[in-house]
Amino acid sequence: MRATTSSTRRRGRPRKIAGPDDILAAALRVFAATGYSRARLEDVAREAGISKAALYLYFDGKQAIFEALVRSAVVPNVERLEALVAGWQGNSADLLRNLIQAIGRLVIESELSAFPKLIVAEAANFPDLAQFYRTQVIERVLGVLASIVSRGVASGEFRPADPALSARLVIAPLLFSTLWKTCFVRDDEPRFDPAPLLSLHVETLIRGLA
Amino acid sequence: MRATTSSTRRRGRPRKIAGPDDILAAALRVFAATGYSRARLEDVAREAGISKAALYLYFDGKQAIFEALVRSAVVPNVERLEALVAGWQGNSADLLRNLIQAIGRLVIESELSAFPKLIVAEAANFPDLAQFYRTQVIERVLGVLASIVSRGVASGEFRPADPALSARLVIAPLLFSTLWKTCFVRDDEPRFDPAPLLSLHVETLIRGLA
Amino acid sequence: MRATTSSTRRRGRPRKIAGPDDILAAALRVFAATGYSRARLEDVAREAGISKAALYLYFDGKQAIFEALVRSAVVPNVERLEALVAGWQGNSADLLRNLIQAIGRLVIESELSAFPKLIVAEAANFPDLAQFYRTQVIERVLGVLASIVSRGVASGEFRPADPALSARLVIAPLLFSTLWKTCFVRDDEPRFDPAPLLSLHVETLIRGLA
Amino acid sequence: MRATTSSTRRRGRPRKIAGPDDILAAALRVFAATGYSRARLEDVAREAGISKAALYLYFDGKQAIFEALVRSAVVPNVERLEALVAGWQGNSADLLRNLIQAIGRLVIESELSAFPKLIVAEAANFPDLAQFYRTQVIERVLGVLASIVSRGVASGEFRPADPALSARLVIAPLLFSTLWKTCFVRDDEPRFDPAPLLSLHVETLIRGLA
DNA sequence: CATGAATGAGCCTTCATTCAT
DNA sequence: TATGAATGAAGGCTCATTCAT
Repeated sequence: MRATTSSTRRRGRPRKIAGPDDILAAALRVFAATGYSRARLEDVAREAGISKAALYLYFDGKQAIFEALVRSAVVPNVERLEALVAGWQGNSADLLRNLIQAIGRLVIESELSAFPKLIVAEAANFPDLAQFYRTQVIERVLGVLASIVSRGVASGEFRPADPALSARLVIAPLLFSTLWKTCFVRDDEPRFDPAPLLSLHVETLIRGLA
Repeated sequence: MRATTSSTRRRGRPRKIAGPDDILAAALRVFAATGYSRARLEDVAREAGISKAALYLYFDGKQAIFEALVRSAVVPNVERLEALVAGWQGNSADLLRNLIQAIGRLVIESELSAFPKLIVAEAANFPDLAQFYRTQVIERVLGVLASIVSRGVASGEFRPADPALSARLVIAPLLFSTLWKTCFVRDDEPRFDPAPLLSLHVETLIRGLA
Repeated sequence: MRATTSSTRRRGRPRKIAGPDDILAAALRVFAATGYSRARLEDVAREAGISKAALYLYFDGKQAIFEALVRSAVVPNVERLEALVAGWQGNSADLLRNLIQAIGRLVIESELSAFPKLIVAEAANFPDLAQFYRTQVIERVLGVLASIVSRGVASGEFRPADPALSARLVIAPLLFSTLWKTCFVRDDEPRFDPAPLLSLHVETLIRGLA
Repeated sequence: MRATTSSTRRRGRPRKIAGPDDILAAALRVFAATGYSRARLEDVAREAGISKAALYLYFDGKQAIFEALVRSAVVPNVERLEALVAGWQGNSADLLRNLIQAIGRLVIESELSAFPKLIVAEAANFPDLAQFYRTQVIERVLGVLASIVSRGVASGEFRPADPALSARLVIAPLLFSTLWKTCFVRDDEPRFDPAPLLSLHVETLIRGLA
């Protein structure tokens, strides 16, 4: 891999020409639209406003672009979630409510909603990437959630329950929602609103854990 | 589409040559391994023990094979679930326990576990198929689950809750488990066992709904 | 080549099953419709009411069918033309008029109108067949026509002119007409009527030769 | 269709690499040799000195190459004929003599002699192209010829005769000659010389029309 | 005689990747 | 740094031909 996301060469001037970040942004759009295999580098290039060959100035190829995309776009958000939890003062149930909303905004409503679909689709073809995503994204998020459950159990808010497993119960409906939105909602349908489902989820879960 | 799954011409003799069913079985294996796009028809043919050209005796092409696979392999199991619910005598909580176990066996432990990944991966490329899967599989399963919730609410077992949304909460951890198993579990890891998660899920859910 | 046109096995019973003649008739229709290369043996078989494999009971393959078709369908008509001329009693101009009409009926209005197009299209791929057609069809017809011109010159009806070349002038408009009909007349146009052109042709020609 | 024949980007330097024009020239040779269906794009590419894939930089596929070939190579010559007639000063008979010679050079002796065979062969498979050829080539040439006949009739050189039909009589021997040359003349024969036939044709025709 | 089933060879087309400029 | 041009490799699909029954 030749490039990191942090573009190395801005000199204060307003950027005109496309750098690695623009390429990754373009790649996200194109990959999200058709999946990795059917995505054509030509489209990524056009979307980024550069030539196909120029992609190779920044990345080693299609696969490298995909990997860089995943590595760069997701981890910062995980860190943000970890920070949110680390700084939390209130009770565990409220934290859980907050976190589920936060993850929901990220994974269902933002541009990042394309990732779960993409990762799932290409996991078999990119084992390394899948493991990266598992350890750096999924397991870290699960870890955060498990810590909340642990805290709630310790404080007596929740009944004793395996925190690792409970964490999985927390994110499952979020995964469901994002895949539902990115795979099954037709264009002619009213915009998918995950809020009611997430509300019911968090309340049922808190009640179930209580 | 040229072929239905039920081959019409067996005469009691043990079939040696590969028919549509064998092709679909082979296709399931190959598609599950690499995804639709990277799957090569040549591999499907070899796996089925026939020539590439012979595939075209039964199906109109790669896409048709994929569609036939989805259409033929999943719906019967949906019907089995519907039948299970229709004939149920006991209380709703037990039915829910049973159903979750049944779906788990199907979608996590059987060969069918490849489908969620495949469908998710190819939804954008096969909108019709995605809609077929949504209406004929997902929504029917959700409908079954919603009816159970409704029944439980009516009988006083469960507190009032939107059945349609609740149904989504029921399957979400099942979806999570399948995708976890098919995408992220490494070969060198101990065999993935969904049972603990599903146990916790069903008990927490029932408690949350109570 | 394994079969001749004359079917060998009729025993007086009304024929039900398709023999070589039926195959050639079917082949003529199919070849005429799409040309040799795009014609599929499967269509020939269906058109003949037999299986694809059965074609090989009578012919050695696609090429052989095409060759048999050409060899069988055209030569008899050449012989008929030769007979017409051999038995002619009247003057040369009338004979020419008659012959042009006769050839016109054959080559423009009958099923045989497909041949010129087919032969022209495939001449490069079937050099032997092209030579066969040249010597057994074209040159024999040219010979007949040349003999008429010779006779007319000898009798003083026509001015001295190279009979071989003149013969080519005689058939050229017939070739034009058949190709026009089989290649350029659209289906939505009124049926192509070659009569006016042929009338003008023969009168102009006779006047030109006089 | 993606390319026009007139390449837009020469900068005075001697062109080394093959452009659309070279491809069409190569395609003409290959198609002329084996006909459209049997022609392999690989041969066209090799003949043009480029790779198979490079063909797709300029054309959308085999069919597009064929269509571009027909559209680009023939029409300009039709326009040249029309100009010849428009500027003619002498009598109609001489014009006719000149025009037949000109068409003969084009259609029998130049590289274009392959077109009639090709068009005839593929008319059924390319109805649009056949109609294009009919309206843009054949009918325009026939129109030119008909105008000459009309002029001759008006001036009293020719007896009254349907100009449209007469025009067909004019080109018929030219068509015959081309097809004879491209389909039936063997390589081991002396070079086909159309001159005697065309001489006889034009003199006989003029005499017949007089 | 007849066929359903099967196949091998061939070709068009796509696209990630390279390279001279 | 940037690109237009070019390509090699790969895969889906077709169809004439064969063969066991």
